[in-house]
Amino acid sequence: MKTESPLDKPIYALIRDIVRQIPAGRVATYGQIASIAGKCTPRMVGYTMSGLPKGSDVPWQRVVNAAGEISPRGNFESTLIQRDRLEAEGITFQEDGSIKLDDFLWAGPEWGWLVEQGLNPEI
DNA sequence: CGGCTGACTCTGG
DNA sequence: TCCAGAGCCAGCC
Repeated sequence: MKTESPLDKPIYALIRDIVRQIPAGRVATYGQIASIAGKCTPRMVGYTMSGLPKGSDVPWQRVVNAAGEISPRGNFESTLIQRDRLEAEGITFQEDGSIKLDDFLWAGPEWGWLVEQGLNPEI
């Protein structure tokens, strides 16, 4: 049989593929990515982001927490870089330092893409 | 094969 | 409205 199941490769690879679908000028939340991936937790997404190699082609800066804020982490510099990149893409921050998700939240990948990946489009 | 390590989210008081 | 606690999974030594 074919082996196109997303489970065929490491879950981290799948998560990275999904993040790559996020267009510039939009953001997605950890929970949203987890939901798209299927059986996956928001933490897993965060773990994946932390493990990305420097210079990765994955637009990790477009992934924020459920409050629309840049999640705190050990490397403060990367936090600043993240905000800088997002502003460069046209995303604006409110006074409290969060992003207005009503305006910038990604609608999710297209139905066809999900099917290609062997994911459940109903999400 | 056991243990360690990570960039989250939700619920209740 | 704010804070604390619980749930949770894969990779890599």
